[in-house]
Amino acid sequence: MELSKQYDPAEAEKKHYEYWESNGLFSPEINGDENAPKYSIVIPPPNVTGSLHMGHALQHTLMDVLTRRKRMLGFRTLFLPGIDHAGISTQKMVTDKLWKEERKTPQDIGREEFTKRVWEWKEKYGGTILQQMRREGISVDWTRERFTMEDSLSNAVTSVFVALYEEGAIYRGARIVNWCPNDKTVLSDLEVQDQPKKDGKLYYLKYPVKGTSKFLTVATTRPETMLGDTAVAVNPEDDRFRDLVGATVKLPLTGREIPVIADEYVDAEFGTGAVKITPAHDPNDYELGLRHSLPQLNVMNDDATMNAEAGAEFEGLDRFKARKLVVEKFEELGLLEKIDEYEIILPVCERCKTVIETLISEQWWVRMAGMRDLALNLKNSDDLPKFTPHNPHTKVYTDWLENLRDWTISRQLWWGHQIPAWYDDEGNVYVANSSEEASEKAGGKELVQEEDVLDTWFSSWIWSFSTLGWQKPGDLTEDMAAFHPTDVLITARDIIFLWVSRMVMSSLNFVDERPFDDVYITGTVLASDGQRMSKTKGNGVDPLDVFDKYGVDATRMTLAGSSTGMDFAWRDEKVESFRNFANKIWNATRFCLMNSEGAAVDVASIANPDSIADRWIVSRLNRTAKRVNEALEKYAFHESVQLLYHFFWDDFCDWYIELSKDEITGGDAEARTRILTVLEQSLRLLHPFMPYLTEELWQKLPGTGESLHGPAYSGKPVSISLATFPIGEEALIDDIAESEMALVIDLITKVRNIRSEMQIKPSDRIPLHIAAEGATRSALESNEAQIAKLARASEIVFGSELNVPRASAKAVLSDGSEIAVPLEGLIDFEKELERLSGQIGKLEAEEQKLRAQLDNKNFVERAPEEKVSAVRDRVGEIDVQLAALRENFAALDQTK
RNA sequence: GGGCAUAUAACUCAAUUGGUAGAGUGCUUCCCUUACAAGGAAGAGGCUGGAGGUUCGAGUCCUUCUAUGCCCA
Repeated sequence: MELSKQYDPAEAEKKHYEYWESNGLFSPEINGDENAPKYSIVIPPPNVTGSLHMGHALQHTLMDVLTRRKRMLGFRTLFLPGIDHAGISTQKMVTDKLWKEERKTPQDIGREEFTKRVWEWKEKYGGTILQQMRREGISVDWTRERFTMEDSLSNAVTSVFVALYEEGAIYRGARIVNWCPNDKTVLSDLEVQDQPKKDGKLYYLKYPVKGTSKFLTVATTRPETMLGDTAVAVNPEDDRFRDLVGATVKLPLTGREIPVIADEYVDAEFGTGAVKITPAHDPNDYELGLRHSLPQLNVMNDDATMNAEAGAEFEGLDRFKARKLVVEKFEELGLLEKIDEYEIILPVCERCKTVIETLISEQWWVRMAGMRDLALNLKNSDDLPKFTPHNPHTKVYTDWLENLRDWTISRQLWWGHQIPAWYDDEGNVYVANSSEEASEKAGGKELVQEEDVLDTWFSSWIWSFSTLGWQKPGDLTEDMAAFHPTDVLITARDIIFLWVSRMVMSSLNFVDERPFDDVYITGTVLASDGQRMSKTKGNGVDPLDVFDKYGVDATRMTLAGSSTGMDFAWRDEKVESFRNFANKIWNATRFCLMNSEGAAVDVASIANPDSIADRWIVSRLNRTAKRVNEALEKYAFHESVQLLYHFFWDDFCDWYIELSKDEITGGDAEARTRILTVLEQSLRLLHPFMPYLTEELWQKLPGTGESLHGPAYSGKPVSISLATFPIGEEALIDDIAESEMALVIDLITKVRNIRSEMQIKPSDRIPLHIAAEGATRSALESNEAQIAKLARASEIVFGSELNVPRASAKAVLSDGSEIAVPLEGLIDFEKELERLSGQIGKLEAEEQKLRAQLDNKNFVERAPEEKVSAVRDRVGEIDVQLAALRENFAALDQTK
């Protein structure tokens, strides 16, 4: 079988996903063992409107690595995919389309028709991200794909709403809220972002004090809201205004008279120390207004234009135009004291970036206190989901819970779960699971359903169990019983509050258990300039472009390999290095296949390795396997990637293939079998990270097939994803073989160093003398042929002592064994002296440091025995090497 | 304003419970050796942001300063 010289990822990616999916390899049912332990992850649902970004690719890769490993370990695994309906974004997208294509607004076509259009849109375009997820190669069970708006999940949403309402945790009320004038809906605090605006202004407005000729100057960043002022407040401790408290000011432009009040909330240092109070348009003023029973005067419409309350001159004006006009009027009246430059923080809509208006509005709320306490009570028990990295996320999470406020769940949209509340003509509310049930509750009265829908997060927060078939309190579906709580949630930092904490609360409340055992919070993938990726900056990297350019597997390795929990900057060079790695694996396999005649993968062939090189590679393989498993158990993705990379490239390719090349190409069937077997196990270890490449190659190896499947997967379609994951056998980890091989490697490297420094042509073979005793000698002797080949030696002479001409280049192995390359006629004395003195210098510097430690009585007395003896041993080693090197130096110096 | 994190080689990042710093990329030199030039071989390169402290010993722990980033208000 002949492979092409280079790996082409696109080819492998094309064929295998289809095979995996159509054969149901990723359904838990593929596992034939009834008693198998389970492993489950539900995917954080991407928006139906979304397309794959680097954050998804990162999270999905990590989840898939975990899932694939567990599947290979014989767990009954479920990695459940799905998407959410993304209320605002989707509605906006369809609204825009409607306008563009038909010049119609949603109101023009009505709610029912509009909703129909959204569903049509969803069917047509909503699958984009699902296809992109397939491209990622993630082993999700598509037969269990979920969507927050589908019937089962909608039922769950309704029943949760009803249950909360019935226990008094949901209420309706007018309060100050964040309002997006563009989307014309309320937003929760978490959907609002703070955006600094450097060129903001602070306006100083003079309000005449009634019955005097004095003025009270207030400072404000939002002059237009003065039309809704119902008081001016000062700090009670502020002497400047003490006599004005209780006075009345005449509010310019409106003629209204409003009181001057005292409240500790007022910061005497800010502005003039006097603050205008607009309870209907500012959250702080709202609270203050409640304390002082101030009227709430709403001066704006829901599109942020001024309403009739603002006065005839202003009615209908946009808030920013109104601001301009108010300032002009004040100026005309001589009431504008000054305008300062002032950096302000603008609250903007997370999605459309429109400046948020705070106003008073009637909305539905969830009272969080009860559920918050459920979640907080976990804090001191083992039931608290374990965060990785532990710090700072656990603290962020619990701190936030402690200060939790009520949640605005209604949204003024048509796309979403319509709130299951009905009104009769007297305004009485009936909350029920269906209109029939409501009607029954209302005694048959004519009812109208609440128009608002629920916040999308209201369906996401029950995602861990609604996706498993739960539809109402008490439900215990088979999937619930088998897979809930899920094992781990992997998500980004920015939705710890929006989603993670709410999931914990809802799960504790409705199914009496936490939603997941662990939470892994990924770092953020930054642009190569270290900044956050953003559309406006245009520094984003599209994972699909990266897939095209470097392959999915290389991208996955990059993401997993960068995942320490810290943020990291994206580097194309990094993917390139993993693309090269993929190519290396391809070519190593190519070599093995080119020389595979008469051989086939056979575990028995490496069960009792004989030669040092075989014992060594088997030990390295098993040690790597063990460490990779340990690393993944603690979510140390980066570490596992490093281990695999270096094992495969350094140990397997650079040394094992080279050491055994002659045997392999010479037709030694046993050697061929061994190398195939080591390769095959390596592919299995790599498979969770590089599923396409490993499947492609594994299928080609002679001797692979269903027989390598784990017992739970016997008789199932052949795939490396059902082969057992090596866990690393302790009995095959061989410290002696590893240290003996280290000597062989050390020797070859040192000879190569001599060759390189002496500028000996690669084609020139050189004689090599080795002075070694005991185990070292026998280790080196047993690898004589390999050493000769890799060091390009014409002959090797072993002895107890070196017996070579002075004109030789020499080196000392770490155990004091000496090697020499006689270079009669070739040697450049100056160069060799320089080389030797360089090595001597290095060793001397190291020894000096170590000696200083040993000279320190405190170190010798107080440090642990093994640390002290380690230093002593090392000094011993260095002494032996130094003695030899110095002797060589002196001899050579004389010769010269 | 409060909280958290980060600062290590030219760049991007690692470093188990404190034991004397590693990788990838880049760089230098050599090599198209029949798996791979997306490759092979050999190298150079770091008083771990500054200052103090604890310790026999600090990249790691403590204090403080500086810079950057994130979250909350």
